[in-house]
Amino acid sequence: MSKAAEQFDAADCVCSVGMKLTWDINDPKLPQDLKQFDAFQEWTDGYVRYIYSGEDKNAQRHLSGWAMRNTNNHNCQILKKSCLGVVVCARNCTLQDGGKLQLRPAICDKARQKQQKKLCPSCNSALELIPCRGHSGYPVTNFWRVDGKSIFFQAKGVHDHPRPESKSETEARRSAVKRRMSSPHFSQKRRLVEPEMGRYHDIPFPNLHQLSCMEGPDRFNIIEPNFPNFQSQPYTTFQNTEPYKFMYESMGEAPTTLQKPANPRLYMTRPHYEFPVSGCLGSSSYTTLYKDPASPPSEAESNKMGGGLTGVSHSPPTISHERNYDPKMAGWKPILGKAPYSERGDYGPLPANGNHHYYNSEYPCRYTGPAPTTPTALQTIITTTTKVSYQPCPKPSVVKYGENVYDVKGLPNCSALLEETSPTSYSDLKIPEDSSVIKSVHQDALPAKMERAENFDSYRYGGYAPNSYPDRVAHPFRYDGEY
DNA sequence: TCATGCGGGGTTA
DNA sequence: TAACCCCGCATGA
Repeated sequence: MSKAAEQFDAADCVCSVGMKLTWDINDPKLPQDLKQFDAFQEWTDGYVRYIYSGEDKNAQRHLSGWAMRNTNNHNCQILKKSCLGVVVCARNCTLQDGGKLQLRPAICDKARQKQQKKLCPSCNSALELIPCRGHSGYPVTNFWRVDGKSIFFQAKGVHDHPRPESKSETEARRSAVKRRMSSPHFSQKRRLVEPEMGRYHDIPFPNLHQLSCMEGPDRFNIIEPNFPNFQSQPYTTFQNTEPYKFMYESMGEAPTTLQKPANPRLYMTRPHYEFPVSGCLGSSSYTTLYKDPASPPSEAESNKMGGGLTGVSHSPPTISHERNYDPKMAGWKPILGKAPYSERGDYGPLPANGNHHYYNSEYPCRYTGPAPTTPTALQTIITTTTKVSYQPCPKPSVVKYGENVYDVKGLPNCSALLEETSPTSYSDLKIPEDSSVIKSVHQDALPAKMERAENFDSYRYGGYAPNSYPDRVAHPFRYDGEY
């Protein structure tokens, strides 16, 4: 096997162990005695399956970057979790660094309700929970099952919202806040600024540091400055910590690098969804919604977006549940006139016909991430385009490895991998014929999600040349990687 | 205080 | 009946 092929094999996002094999979390018999396991995936998305080692701590804890809460499926064997979505600024304001507030929803219901009463650290408006409806109008679900020495993971649905903070980020932030709160330095500052607290609302453009220092513990608790998880900086939340450094420093916390690069994200000129070519592209192959880095928001746009640190208005915080933001503003556009939601229970499952609150015909997804404004955003561009089709998985034209995409002609395809790694002890295991992997993906994905493509000629995979939207459409398969 | 897992129970197709 | 979801409770960090 060539070096390239070895790397290809090693890439868990290309042909994960879980996706090489055909199994379902509900199968009475799952693959056994696996010699190879998937590396833990923090940011799974799409209809994917992984098989982790039973000794994998993250898998044991059923961790996920997404905020997943336990959902009862009345099956003790299988742990089911559903995605809570993401907490954002109700005004969709832009943070100082151009990012958006994307907090991790608290898992605990009560904590989440409290969380939603807090205010945006940037513009002081309310926070809003965007529920996940990536699975037929229901939250994306993750299934965990321990079987033998393996931990089986299966995800259903494609997250239709930005990533929240990862758990580690949230924990780090909380501990940083605690440290900050208990530090003598903070107490001293607090004493100094407390007499000024009454003037808070007169401060034209409070930044996080000011808020943190001026508002005391309670306020701190309310604000909990977010470490933005920029869609514009996919999968590198902390790769470039400089923009957020002040936040950490204001809390006595050095920038962390807690979030390991998980899934590469792809830039889009227009937000749209991709389905993972499971087994071939794996969970890393989807994208949420990224605007083209080449088209950052104009000054006017930034201001229109609700201010943020550079343009906070003094009008009282307003929560518009009827908002109908212009998509061009990287905003939100509910299709239905109905208030989008407030919390789980305020909305019912959406019909699968795509009347998603945040969908519209032009933007298949309800969330349009902020246009990247930092140069670093350009560093994580992935130049791939893979068109979704029912082509067999074993012979993908393009696979993604890391942040690059490779034409795998000449490389071992999934079939070869299967042949090499198929367990013998799992007699019931079905080896994909015409890519059961893909089949399984679409069996799951299509019924509910076809509507997303209604006005978006097709689901496309992969990234593109960052500055060339026509390219992205015209060349769905392209070799853009380089060894 | 909150994350996590379990389990009862309601709703819908 | 199955497959969803919501909710409350217990537990542990």
